[in-house]
Amino acid sequence: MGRELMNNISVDCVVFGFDSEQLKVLLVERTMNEANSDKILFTDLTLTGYHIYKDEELDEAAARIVFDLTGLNNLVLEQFYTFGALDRLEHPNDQLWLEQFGDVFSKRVVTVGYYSLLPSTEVPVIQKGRKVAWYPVNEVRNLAYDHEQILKKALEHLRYKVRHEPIGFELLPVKFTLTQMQKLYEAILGTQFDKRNFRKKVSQMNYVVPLKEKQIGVAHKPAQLFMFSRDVYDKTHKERFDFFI
Amino acid sequence: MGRELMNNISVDCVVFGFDSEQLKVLLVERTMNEANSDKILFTDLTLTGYHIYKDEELDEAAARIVFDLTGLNNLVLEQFYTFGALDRLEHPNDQLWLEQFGDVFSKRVVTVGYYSLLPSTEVPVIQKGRKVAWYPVNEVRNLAYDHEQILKKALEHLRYKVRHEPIGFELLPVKFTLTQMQKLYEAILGTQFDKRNFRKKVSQMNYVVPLKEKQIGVAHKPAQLFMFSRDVYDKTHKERFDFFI
DNA sequence: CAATAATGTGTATCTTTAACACTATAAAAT
DNA sequence: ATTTTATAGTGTTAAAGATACACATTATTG
Repeated sequence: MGRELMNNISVDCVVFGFDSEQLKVLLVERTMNEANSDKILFTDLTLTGYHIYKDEELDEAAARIVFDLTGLNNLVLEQFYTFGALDRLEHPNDQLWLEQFGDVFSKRVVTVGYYSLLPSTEVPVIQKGRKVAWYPVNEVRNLAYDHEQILKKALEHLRYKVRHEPIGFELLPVKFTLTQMQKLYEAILGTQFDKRNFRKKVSQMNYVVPLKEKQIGVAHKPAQLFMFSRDVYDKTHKERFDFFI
Repeated sequence: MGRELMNNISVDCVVFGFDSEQLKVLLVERTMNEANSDKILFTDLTLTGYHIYKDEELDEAAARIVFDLTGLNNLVLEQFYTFGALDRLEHPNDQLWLEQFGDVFSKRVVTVGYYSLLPSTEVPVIQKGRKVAWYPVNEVRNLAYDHEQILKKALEHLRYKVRHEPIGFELLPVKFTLTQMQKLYEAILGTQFDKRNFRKKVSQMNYVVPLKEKQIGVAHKPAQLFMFSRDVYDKTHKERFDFFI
């Protein structure tokens, strides 16, 4: 077959995860060796992205990229911004890296940014020989290309979105406790909530449904488990607007 | 010189305006004649857009496109979404139209959507032989390509944005009345506000400053004029978040 | 069986929102 | 000059929502 790539359009994906404490992002280590040697010229981190195929929808490309990285399908994927600055690939390290590929890619690449949300624990940490790992979003530094800017914009968009749509649940296990949910929103929004007031609010969200199950194996009073019902949400929110806090 | 175009990346601009009553969008008439004849094959409406140059930033391209249409500079320009569906140029009319340009443009064009806000009255209605006119956003039909989808997404984004940032003032004259301001927000958000409650809220916005001027030449009690102060806004909103209603 | 560690719950105060109707003023018409 | 017209401008009360705050409960572990 041999699908044809577009040499000047790519999709970059910011993969967010949550580990019960912190909001994290999945990054790939990039190591540049000297030609025909083991000597490492530099090592840094990148988001994952790839050029799109000529016969591929943007959303498809994003799904493919996240699948290649995580092996997961059917994740939430949200396009948030497109980056095309003339100098976005011009850092010396990036130039050096891109030289490897010769003329396959254009010097001017416009990249469409997507983010994706997954419960971090479900994801293996190495894929296809690449070194992939979770990093707390607040501690990320030295990303390749313009990926810091892309990450920043993705975060802004996520913060925005999470207040208006029940998208946060994608970052939680199917069954979660209210403490986990509170910590998640605190991590994303960078705030603190009062436990009683938080629960009062959640108890009004009839799409956050209590299960007849409790946590097991925890060294303290086990919490009740809840799940998000998209069904209930869709039915009760036909006309409504705001979601949260 | 001869700047080189990218044949597969374009920018499309949704130009919004407000005429004291309705939210409007600037559209360009597209008339397709039969080859070497006056017979009109079809007439429809488009947003304005153009391919980007290889040495041109996306924001620059958007500014250029709006300038070509309106002769205005320094407008608010906001990127809101990127459209790259495989079938976005495949309607028969669009195919017919694009044939004129031969192979200049790729069959697969990804377009970055921007919108721009201007007080409609400042804008001339014909530019460079093109027939350009304002249409109420709610009554727009039969746009070329995927431009209806693009307009819809722009509107959504504008509605979102206008609630959180003082961007609505870009659609008002520099000096405006509170009634104009209220009508503007009603038009964008598709709601109605109570006059007294609206004014109560605005009076808490210290960046909406009363002038020592009134309307003149109106056949009724003249209203006080106000203006938006970006200065005051920036100073008082260093840490704050929400803007409106 | 005591210590630990987190869960789960109610009330009072303050703030914000929502609903509602009449007087004031300039220009235009008589 | 007087009346008509059209829009500006203004305050109060009731309801809803947000905030602040402390202690008893319950599995597990040692």
